[in-house]
Amino acid sequence: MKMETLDTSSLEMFIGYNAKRVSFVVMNTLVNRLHEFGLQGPIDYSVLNLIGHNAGITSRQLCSALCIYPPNLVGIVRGLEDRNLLEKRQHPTDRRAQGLYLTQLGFAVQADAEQVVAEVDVEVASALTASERHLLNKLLRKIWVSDPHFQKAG
Amino acid sequence: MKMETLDTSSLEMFIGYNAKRVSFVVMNTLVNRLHEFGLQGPIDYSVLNLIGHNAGITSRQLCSALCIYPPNLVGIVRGLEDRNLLEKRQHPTDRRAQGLYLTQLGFAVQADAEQVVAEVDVEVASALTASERHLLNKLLRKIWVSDPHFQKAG
DNA sequence: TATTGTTATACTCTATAACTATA
DNA sequence: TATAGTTATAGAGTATAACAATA
Repeated sequence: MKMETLDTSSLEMFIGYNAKRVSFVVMNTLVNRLHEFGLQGPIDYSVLNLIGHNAGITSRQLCSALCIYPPNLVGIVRGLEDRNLLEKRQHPTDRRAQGLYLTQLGFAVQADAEQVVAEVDVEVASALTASERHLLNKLLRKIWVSDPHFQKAG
Repeated sequence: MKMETLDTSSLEMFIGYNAKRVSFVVMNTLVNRLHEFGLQGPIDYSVLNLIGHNAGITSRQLCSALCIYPPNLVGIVRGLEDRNLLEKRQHPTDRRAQGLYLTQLGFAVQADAEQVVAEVDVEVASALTASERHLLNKLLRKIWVSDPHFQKAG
């Protein structure tokens, strides 16, 4: 097995490269671990999470918050609805929109999945102390919050 | 425009969510900025970078270092070869493999692109001080280096 | 005139199986 | 028997245009 050391130093100095690799590791792990809940992956979970914490949220708001295009959310919401994890109700003021709500089953799955997601987060970052993890989150958040494209997500 | 504040706090506490969003911002920015060099995106650049710093590297080594499957690298390498940025040469010891080398043009493009990539990195993280950026890179790197799946990449 | 949710569709990215030539 | 590079292809993710209903 060829094991010559490569020089990757001029990639590892970039936040983009390092963030992408961390994202890759976490997302792959989550896809595996969320499977037991019938969730396809991190996006399914994020949708459940946001609806759970924001009862009556609309599809459009989910799209803004998760940086995905409306047509791509349709199938995700339909899948969760088919599995009886969420339901659509009439929006109180806007008849175009629909409020999204978790079902009882949806709340249960969300709570269980949240445990696993939290576990994975600690597990994947096991090389870091708790305070390092918090610091890391603070630094990362500073970056995407300051992004000029992020002004619409409410 | 509906601008009610959403509760996203229980997503923002996760490294996966924050790393994904930062990755999203940086990658999108890079796609735009690398276009002027005829590079399709960050992967094209990473390939140029690694070949530039590791003359004679093989496709297989690139795949390990960048976490991509061999079939998906074929088109990328061919594209860069067609644009006269790299060339394949006979491997010194293994007749199955091919060593990859930058052309003179490849070196020039790599150097110019590296400037832009470095600029984007600072630009995107403008909310952070230089020492915060270094710390962020250190913390992120600690995570993906400790990933059990990362043992093969040389 | 603009926005919500939707369909249809194209495009890209990612992943698997299988082949050849070498080791 | 295993590996490097490749082809073909399947599958998942991402993006755009256009429409009906409503604001």
